[in-house]
Amino acid sequence: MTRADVARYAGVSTAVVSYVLNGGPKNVAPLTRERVLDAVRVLGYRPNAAARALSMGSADMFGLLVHDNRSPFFAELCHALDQATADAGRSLLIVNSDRTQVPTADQIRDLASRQIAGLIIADVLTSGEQSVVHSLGIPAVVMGQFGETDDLHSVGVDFARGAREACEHLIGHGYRDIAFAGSAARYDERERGWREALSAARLPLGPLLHTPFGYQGGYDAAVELMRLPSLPRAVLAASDQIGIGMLAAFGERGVRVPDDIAVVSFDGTIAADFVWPRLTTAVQPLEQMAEVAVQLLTDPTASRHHRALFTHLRVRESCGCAAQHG
Amino acid sequence: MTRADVARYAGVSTAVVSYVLNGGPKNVAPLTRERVLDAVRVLGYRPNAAARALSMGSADMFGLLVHDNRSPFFAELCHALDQATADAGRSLLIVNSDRTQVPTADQIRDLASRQIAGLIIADVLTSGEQSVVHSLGIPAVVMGQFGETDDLHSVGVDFARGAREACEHLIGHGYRDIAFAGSAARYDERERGWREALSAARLPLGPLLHTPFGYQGGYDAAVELMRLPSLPRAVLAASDQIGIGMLAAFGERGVRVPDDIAVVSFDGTIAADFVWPRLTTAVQPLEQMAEVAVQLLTDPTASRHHRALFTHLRVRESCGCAAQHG
DNA sequence: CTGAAAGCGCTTACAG
DNA sequence: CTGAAAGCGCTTACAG
Repeated sequence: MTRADVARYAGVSTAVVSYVLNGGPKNVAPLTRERVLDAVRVLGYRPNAAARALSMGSADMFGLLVHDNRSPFFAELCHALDQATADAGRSLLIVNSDRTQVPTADQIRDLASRQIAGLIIADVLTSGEQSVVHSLGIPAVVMGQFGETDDLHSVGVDFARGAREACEHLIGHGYRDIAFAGSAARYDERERGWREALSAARLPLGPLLHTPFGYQGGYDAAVELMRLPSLPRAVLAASDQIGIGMLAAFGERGVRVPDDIAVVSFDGTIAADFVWPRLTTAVQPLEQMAEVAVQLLTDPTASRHHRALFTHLRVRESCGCAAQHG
Repeated sequence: MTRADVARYAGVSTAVVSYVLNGGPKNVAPLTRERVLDAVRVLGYRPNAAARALSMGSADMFGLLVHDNRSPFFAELCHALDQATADAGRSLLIVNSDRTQVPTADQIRDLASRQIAGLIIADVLTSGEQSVVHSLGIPAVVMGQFGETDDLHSVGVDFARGAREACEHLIGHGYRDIAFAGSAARYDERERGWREALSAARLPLGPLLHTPFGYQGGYDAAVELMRLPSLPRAVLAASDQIGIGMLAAFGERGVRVPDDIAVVSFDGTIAADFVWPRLTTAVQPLEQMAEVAVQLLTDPTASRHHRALFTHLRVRESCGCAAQHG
């Protein structure tokens, strides 16, 4: 049941049991090691993580602060992070920050009091909350944001480039009136990519819609678009959820996609493949992002610059490309 | 920084600090309590959860074993559980069981070694895995299954009743050829509800499709349906994901919903409201289920019977009812 | 290569 | 009502 039992069974001290179980900090004679391992097996011993955490001053857990784990992109991010942390022998303490009654700073402090070894932030933090993270001295990595965050680690995607590619694809279809639907919360790099692609093609800016992320935001944005004197020929949505919400609104009013208006979105979530028409979307490499995040948290020597990975455009039917099954 | 610091600052022993912070097991004089609380405030003290867990033999965390947190229903369940556990002053350790390399039994043991105070199982366990849970002696509650599980707590929904209501609604539309698409993994109570509703209405059983849960399963089932000599007039899907996958397949082949075939599904996830046509669906009361689960885990005297809550049918357009905005 | 022992920061019987 | 002290199960300098 405890390390002492294993030690007794193997006829060694508890220190030796620790040495073999942790692979250090001291060497153990091969035969002794075998005896210990046998004892562990026979007794079905599992170390008490709380004791270890107390002794080490840090638990084998990462905290994940996410605004709302239900939105598909973040649900997939949680999943990828769960895999990556488990691969690193750690657990994930997930906390949603969308409860209005509880200040996020308190949630961060609570996580810290649980001795997490690192904090993954899939959310946007106020500067006050960021300084809490700093003051607590927890290694932290920000995921999915647009660039450097203070001097925390960060990993994301080249949003501008991804959006540019998506927009160029739309331009390649011959569309000239291309709208953008994204969030106004902060300056959106995707919006910049859209602008760049259009101006590079000497095309005028299409309608610009600022709307919340999420299905409803997309729905509302599409309604907005349909109120315009003339419907743009295509729209770039800043997230799959916005894209799906738009599809719903268009479907409801009998506007055909991609015939009346083409749609391309961003994220590459699973759901984008199971709407009709299927969404062409800029896929974020989630597994890779998760691995980088965990590795940054694990490696104390990692330098603190922003890591931007590349999206790749997954072409399906919503942009007007011919149906491709699968 | 530690309890000793607080004690020194307040001029009391560490025991007293514990008494006031934990509200027991001993009383503390009002003035002393105030001094301690002040010290805590001034010093910004937060108890070390690892030390507490070691001392108490149990951490203030619940483990959540879920097959795949990405599927919308389970994503929403995770979210509800996060709220409910946080309300109870606890944290949630989420573990996905869908990694083929790692035996679920090991994941359960790992959770146990982290001293979780209880285990929430949103997954189907083999009997071997169940006996692991038993042998570890962790309080556990099974969520979303069809009935009693061994002698663990369980909370779910009256699936048969929910499906019956959904099917009756379809019958109320005058449809007589009603299919069912659900999983064959185990006997599905929803399938039973479908059978019951049809036989109560003296209607013949429509096509019965066994398909995996998830979008792809729905897509495949719909393709299957369209291969039949004649398309059934309506279909009851065992989950929103199946329903959405069917919508995609129907949309792709130009089959109109609800005109050619009506669809009703199960779960009441957010996405069901943002497809076109919007899905009529039997909504599971997730928040309530989560609260019950946490309460069962928190109350050692709770009796071990299955709690079945009721779904309610959310009527939208996919069944053929007139469009109702919002 | 191995062991005796201190220490991590809590909780809680046991005295007073 | 308050305090001194043992104990929870680990880790790891320190001796040998």
